Amino acid sequence: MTDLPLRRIAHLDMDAFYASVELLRYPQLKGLPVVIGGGRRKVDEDLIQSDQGRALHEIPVAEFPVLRDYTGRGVITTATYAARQFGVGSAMGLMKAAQLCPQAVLLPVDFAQYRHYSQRFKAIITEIAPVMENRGVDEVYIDFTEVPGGQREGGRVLARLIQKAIFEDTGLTCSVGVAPNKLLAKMASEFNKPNGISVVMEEDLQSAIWPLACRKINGIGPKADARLQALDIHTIGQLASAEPAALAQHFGPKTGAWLHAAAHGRDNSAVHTSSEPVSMSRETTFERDLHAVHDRAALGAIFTKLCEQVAADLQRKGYVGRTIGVKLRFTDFRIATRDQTIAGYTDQAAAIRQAAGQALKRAPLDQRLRLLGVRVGGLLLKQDAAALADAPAEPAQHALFLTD
DNA sequence: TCTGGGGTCCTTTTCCTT
DNA sequence: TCTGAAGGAAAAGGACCC
Repeated sequence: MTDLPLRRIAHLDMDAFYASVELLRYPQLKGLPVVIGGGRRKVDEDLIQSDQGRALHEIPVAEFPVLRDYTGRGVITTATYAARQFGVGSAMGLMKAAQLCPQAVLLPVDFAQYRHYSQRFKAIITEIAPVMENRGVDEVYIDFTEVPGGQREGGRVLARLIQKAIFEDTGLTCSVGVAPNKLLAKMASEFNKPNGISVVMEEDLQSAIWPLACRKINGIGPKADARLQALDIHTIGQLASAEPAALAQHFGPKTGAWLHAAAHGRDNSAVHTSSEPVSMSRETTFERDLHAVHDRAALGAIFTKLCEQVAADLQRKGYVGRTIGVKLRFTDFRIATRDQTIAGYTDQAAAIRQAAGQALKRAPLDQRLRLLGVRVGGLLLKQDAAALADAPAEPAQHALFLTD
């Protein structure tokens, strides 16, 4: 016998996070079809208008903006269950959703609110279990292994404690999966939604995981799934029994090996408690498609604004970067990107605009555009970049001499 | 009638240098 | 001067995720 603790990793996923946060603010919308999306539209102002002198929960349902009155581009970010019954759902165009459910309440995406609740529930978790990895606004991985009580009932007791603490503080529910690693924990958290817990042990692999569709593996998207289907591989069990050599043949050595390991429930990646950003970007879809020549002025203004926004983001967060890129989406939805690496690190709008302009010159501009984006990569914390600049120069001049 | 925005990571291609 | 191999960095594209 050994008294080494079993590796116990939890994946925690907030239930219908955006919609649940909105219903905390607007409980009068409970049970009604509500969609969230549409971007920076007038809906914000409409709601703020009707706020005057009243608490949010006192706004009559009749005063909320509805899909029927919406015009313009945009997609649904999320929809309540009541709205889904009309056939509307995530990623659907708002104009199409308006046909299916014109009476649905349309709320703007309010990231500031979601971030606020995100920070709250994550703070509660780290008080209980400090080793936590961020996986976006509504998901985390938590390492239970060394937490007192983290082994009891395979992690179920600690998961229940965390669920309870989050609900008592925020009124929000979540689903938790606990397993030997992140890969399995992520799948487990989907087993028992909403407000559920499921515990997967190593020996449950064949019974709990192998019957699932390959698509349930985090990292197998629609493309990889289609290729697996073409090989007559539909379930994780079938993937597990596929020849590793054949997988490597079809998907390349790295992806092939990963697929094989994943199907066998193997994943030894760590729970990372911190991470540095690699790039920051801003992009926007236009109200109508624009042409580089015909709409030059409008496009130029948008381009400059995007550069200023990225620069502001960099400065606010204290980063500089040196790989500047542009992204174009054409009318037919094809995407082109062009990068330009500059000599020094920057967080200045003018320098970004200059380099992005160089990159843009190399892009095909004969077709109308529906989206333009600006990205800064190769990021470094500003203080680290400054230290780099202060350091004695690399022996680059010597190298230059020698090769002369 | 449509199809957002902000990321990460990986693979392939291209270019430059030795 | 040409040619090819090899390797690295940058560029481009694509898949995936929330």
